[in-house]
Amino acid sequence: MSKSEDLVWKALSDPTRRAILDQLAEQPQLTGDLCAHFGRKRYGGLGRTTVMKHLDVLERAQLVIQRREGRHRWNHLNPVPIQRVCDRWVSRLVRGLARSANRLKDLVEEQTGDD
Amino acid sequence: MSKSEDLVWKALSDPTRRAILDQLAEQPQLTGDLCAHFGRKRYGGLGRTTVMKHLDVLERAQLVIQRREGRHRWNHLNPVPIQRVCDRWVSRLVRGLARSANRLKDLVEEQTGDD
DNA sequence: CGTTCATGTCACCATATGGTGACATGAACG
DNA sequence: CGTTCATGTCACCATATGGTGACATGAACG
Repeated sequence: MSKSEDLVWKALSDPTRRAILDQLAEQPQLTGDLCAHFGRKRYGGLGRTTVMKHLDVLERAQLVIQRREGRHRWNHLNPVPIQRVCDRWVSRLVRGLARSANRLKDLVEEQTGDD
Repeated sequence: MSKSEDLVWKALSDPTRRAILDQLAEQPQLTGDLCAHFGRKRYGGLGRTTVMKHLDVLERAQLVIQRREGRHRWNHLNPVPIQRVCDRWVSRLVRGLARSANRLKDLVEEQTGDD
C-alpha cells in the first residue's frame, strides 16, 4: 500500500538487517563497529560494503537514523516505524478476529466432533 | 534467527501477500475467490498460478491455514504468527528505549541548542 | 602537508523471487 | 461415465536482492 510501509517491510525481511537493528537496540553504534561485528565469522562474516548496503536500506526505511561526527558516523535505531506497522496489523487482526468469532466457534465444534 | 520467524518476515515482505492477508482477515475465502479478486486489473491483474504461489508462501509461514472441502479449498487467516513476531519486536524496542533514555535526552537537548 | 583510517561509491556476479502459460489431477454434475 | 470446473504442478523467464573487490573521499594525526 503506502510506499513507506512497504520500505519498512522490505527492510525487515532480511535476517542480517534484523540483527543490525538488534545491535542498535542495545546502543547506537559507529558504522565501523557494526562492520567489525558482522565481519566476524560467527556473525555472518560479511564484508564492510555489504553491511553498509544493509544500513542504507534501513536508513531509507527510516528504521535507522544517522549522525555524522567528524569522520565517524553514528547509527541510531528509530523505533517509530516498527511500532506503527505492528500497531496497524495487530488492530487489523483484532478486527478480523471479532468478525470471525462465530465461524471459529463453528470450526472448533466441527473439529472436536471429528475426533 | 529462528527458521519459522524468518519465514513469517519473508512472507510479509510482499505487498500482494499482505493484501491477501487483508482479504482473509475479512473472511475465509476459496482459492478461486482470491484468484478472481487479484485477477482484476485494479487489484494487480495477477494470474491464478501467481496467487497460488503466494498462498503457498503464506501457508509455509503458517500465516494461512487451508481446509479441503470437496473440490474446493478454504483459506483461513492464522493471526498467531504475526502477533508473536510483533510482540517480540515491540518488547525488544521497549527494552532498548529504556536503556537509551538518557542518550535520547542528551540528543534532544543538543538539537534544540542548535536551532 | 603527507599518511592513515573511517566512510562512501562503483561495477559486477550469483541466486532468490515474482510472474507466466501449459499441462495434470480429481471431485461433481449432467 | 464423459465433461466440466477448482485446484495442483511444472519448466521457464526477467528482475530484485545479497554479496563482493577495487577505487574515491575526506577528517585527523604525526
